[in-house]
Amino acid sequence: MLMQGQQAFENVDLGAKAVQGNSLSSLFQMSATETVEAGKAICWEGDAARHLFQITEGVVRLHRIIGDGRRVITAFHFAGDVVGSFLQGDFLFTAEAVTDCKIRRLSRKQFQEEIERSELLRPAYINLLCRETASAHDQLVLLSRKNAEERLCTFLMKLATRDDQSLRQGLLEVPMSRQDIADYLGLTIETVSRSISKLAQRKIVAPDGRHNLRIVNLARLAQLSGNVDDFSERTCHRGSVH
Amino acid sequence: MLMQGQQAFENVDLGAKAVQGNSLSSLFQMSATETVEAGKAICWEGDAARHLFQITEGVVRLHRIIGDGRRVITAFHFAGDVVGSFLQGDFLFTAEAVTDCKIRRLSRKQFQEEIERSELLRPAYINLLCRETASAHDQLVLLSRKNAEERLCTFLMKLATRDDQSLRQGLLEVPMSRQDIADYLGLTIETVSRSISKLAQRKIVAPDGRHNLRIVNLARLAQLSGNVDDFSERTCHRGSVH
DNA sequence: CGAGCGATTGAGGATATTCAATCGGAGTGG
DNA sequence: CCACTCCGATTGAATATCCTCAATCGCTCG
Repeated sequence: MLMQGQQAFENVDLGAKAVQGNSLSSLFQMSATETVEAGKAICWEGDAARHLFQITEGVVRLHRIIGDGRRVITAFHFAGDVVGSFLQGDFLFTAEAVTDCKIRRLSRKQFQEEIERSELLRPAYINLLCRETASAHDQLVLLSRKNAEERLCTFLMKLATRDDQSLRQGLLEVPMSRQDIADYLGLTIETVSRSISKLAQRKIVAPDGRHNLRIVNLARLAQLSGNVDDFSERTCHRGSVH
Repeated sequence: MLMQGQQAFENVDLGAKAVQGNSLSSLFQMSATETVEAGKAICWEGDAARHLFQITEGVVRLHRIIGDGRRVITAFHFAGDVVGSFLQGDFLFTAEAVTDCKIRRLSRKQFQEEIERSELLRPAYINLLCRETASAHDQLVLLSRKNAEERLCTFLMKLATRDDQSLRQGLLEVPMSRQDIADYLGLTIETVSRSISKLAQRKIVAPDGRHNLRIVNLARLAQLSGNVDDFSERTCHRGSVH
């Protein structure tokens, strides 16, 4: 119903990704692979958006700074994702590598020409834009009406149900820092930390270093995310396209 | 820079709207006009999204219900706006008339065919999708990091700078209820009410009935919105396209 | 082994929520 | 025309959640 969580973090819907993501990927194949060290920026908010990027390896965060320096992370992106698809003039965010990354670059001009030319790429692109918007709306719901625990559980569920590799035998990799998570969820670092601790006390997750979490009770985590029937059947036997 | 507020409420950027909005409008010209009474629904979250709508007259709210009945309004739409552009399968929101409305309906199938056919409509559509995503991101920033006053001021500024008619001689029409505003801003009705009262005390606005506000000090309102340089030059002499 | 830094934990405080009472305009009936 | 009712909006008091400030922990890396 809600489709929440189905596209984790902006556009990671494997069902669709397998089709569209890959077809858009073909555009970037020709480009050279660049290496971006963890913490380094890929582009800056306010600059002319002359390029799009595809992430080949690693994790990227998009953020905006408001007024006095408050930071908002609007999205995380993972291997396979295209960054900047919805830009028209300037970059509306700063993109930074969370982990060491490999990326490919494509000029927006060329991207648009190719999209306009190919009857195959066009629907893939439109599909991507639609999923980005839908995901942004999911995040609106989270920020608007969920409490700290629900936010964190939603976040962890999305990470855990990305069918990359990320969840091997219940062990979830969380590459981003607590501060990143906080700025993504509209909380403070302390509240994130406390929420994780409480989940650990209740034996729903078990932290293992800063960047790993053992998901002990996935079903409970899904319940606590406040996403009703999402993360239930839907995400368990996915692959089916609606 | 930030482009926040430039497209008020999802896609109301008159600069672009004059161009793209109108060209997409042509698609709906053939459809019969339907009348929707204030408060009535136009479509329901979860239903198959077989149609798109264009609003000819009136104001529409889009909302989602989460879990126990918390409501989130993800967008308001006004005359000229297209509703449902980014849907792929089911409706991700319930759309309801805030005021008495006139709408036109178009099947998604036909919409997609026309878009695919016309080299003029396609960029207009893509442009719309991009602006919807950008607007959603503005709203993410608001919900993530702004306090009650900043949220309200941002909302009022967006209303006031829609170059519809809405602001005649400093008198701003606010067609939606306090509850609608609260659910859009991620606040409670009481907090919205109190925030308005405080702005009134400080002589920044002057309420005139439930649905009208005299904007006494627009510049101050802009400052308080927390959108830095937005709503400044940008929104004052708009019409220029970047 | 020590330094540094991210993360955790605790105490106190601020902002927004909740609960409750009152206000006041719009619509209705006498 | 006025009183009455209804319902959305306003206002107040108490509470809760999250934030801020501060101390400590404990990896990670030199």
